[in-house]
Amino acid sequence: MVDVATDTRTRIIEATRSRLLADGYAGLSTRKVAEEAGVPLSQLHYHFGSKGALIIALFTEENDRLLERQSRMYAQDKPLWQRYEQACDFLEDDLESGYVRVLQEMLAAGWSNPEIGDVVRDLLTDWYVLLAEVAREAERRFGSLGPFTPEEFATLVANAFIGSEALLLLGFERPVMPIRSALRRIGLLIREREEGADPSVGHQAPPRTPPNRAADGPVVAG
Amino acid sequence: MVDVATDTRTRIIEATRSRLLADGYAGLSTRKVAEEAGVPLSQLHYHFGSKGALIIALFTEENDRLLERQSRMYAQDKPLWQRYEQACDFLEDDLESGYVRVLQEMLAAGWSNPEIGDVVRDLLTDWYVLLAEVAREAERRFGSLGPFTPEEFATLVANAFIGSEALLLLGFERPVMPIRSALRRIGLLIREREEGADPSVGHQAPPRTPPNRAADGPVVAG
DNA sequence: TCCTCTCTCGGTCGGTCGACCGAACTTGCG
DNA sequence: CGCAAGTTCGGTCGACCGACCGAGAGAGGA
Repeated sequence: MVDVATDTRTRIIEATRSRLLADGYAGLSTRKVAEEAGVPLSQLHYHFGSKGALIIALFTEENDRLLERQSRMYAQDKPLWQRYEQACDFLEDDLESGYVRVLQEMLAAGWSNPEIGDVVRDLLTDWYVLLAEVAREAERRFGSLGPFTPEEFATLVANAFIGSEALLLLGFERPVMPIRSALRRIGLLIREREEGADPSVGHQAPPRTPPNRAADGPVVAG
Repeated sequence: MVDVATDTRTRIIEATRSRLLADGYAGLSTRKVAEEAGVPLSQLHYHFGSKGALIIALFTEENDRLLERQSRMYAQDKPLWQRYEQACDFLEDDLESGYVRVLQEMLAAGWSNPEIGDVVRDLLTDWYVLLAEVAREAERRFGSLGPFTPEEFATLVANAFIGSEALLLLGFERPVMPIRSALRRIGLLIREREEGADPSVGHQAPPRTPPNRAADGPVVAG
């Protein structure tokens, strides 16, 4: 395997990602990918065998990057609410980078394509296992999470993120539906628990404003 | 417009729905739809003009059915927690009927197709507006929803449902990720608030069991 | 040197796609 | 009856799809 200036295989993967962001999974074409990568069409099949294997290779690569960053983040020795806020910041980054779009396209493709479904299920399972462990740690450190088991709480937050991502990709505007601020508020909930503070006081807690007047940006972190 | 035994237009719509459930939006083909409907291919374009207009007609029909049932349900004079549980029951029905799949395919298609995106955004906005009103009523009747505005709480629950649906469609198995029981627990939270009961006592509250041993079915209602 | 393995290349296969056409059929009205 | 509008029909257009082919370039070892 010779490493050319920019490896052909890498260029194909990146072009696939680019076309996926532009046209979605439904509109993905091997010819457009080849054109964008600047390589002959036949190179796609030489390096990956098939269109399906190509897209799965892309998915796996995104997967690995996600897991690596994720475990690095949660290994930090910080208050839990700060780590949660960092997760919210990551969401903003990932929306901009196209990461979220790729994941959601994978997810949707998995409904019809069992092979893709298996890959995505593995990815999301790993993510859930990590979040559930964090939730268990939280319960150990500062008590019960209401009526929820740690696993249920982790599932709920994770799925709220998944759903929020899908809606943000659809272009829901800021004032209409307070998607971002709703997710950020969970961090506030965690912080109140963690610091044993009186919820009615709130540290630098933002005012609760109705969504038609509220800015739907980050409400806690800058 | 003559009404034949089964109207051609209706048969095409139903066939479109059927093929969408089988192949997903990415794999939807007008020829397969025509074959399933038992009509010539040209009928699709005569009645709907284009593939895009056909799929949007289907989406709109599902939309109308959803809104009708939704408003009927929330108009009931029942405790809020009972109405929430009914919403959870609807989720089970809609998963089985293919409703959820159609909605989620619409959602995903909207990421790439602006016209579809507009339709889906309108649908989901109506849904959110209704839920937000319910949340405002809840806050009026039994006080603050933690750090959340009613609109944020509604958004959070709605998005948790959207995300949960996507994952359930992907085939997440019951014991691995307690998706259903996590959603059901929210009803418990509402009930405790609504009845002013001590959370630690709980009415017929199910035991909190770790997810590897818990059945992930309905945890409150049968 | 020559042989082999890896990789690149242009070209083309059979098939499917959405869209469109003109002719024929049905229905209702005068 | 004759006419017109609404509907159904088989057939076909050009474009695009994923997959595959054999030739050949280039590097590295024997």
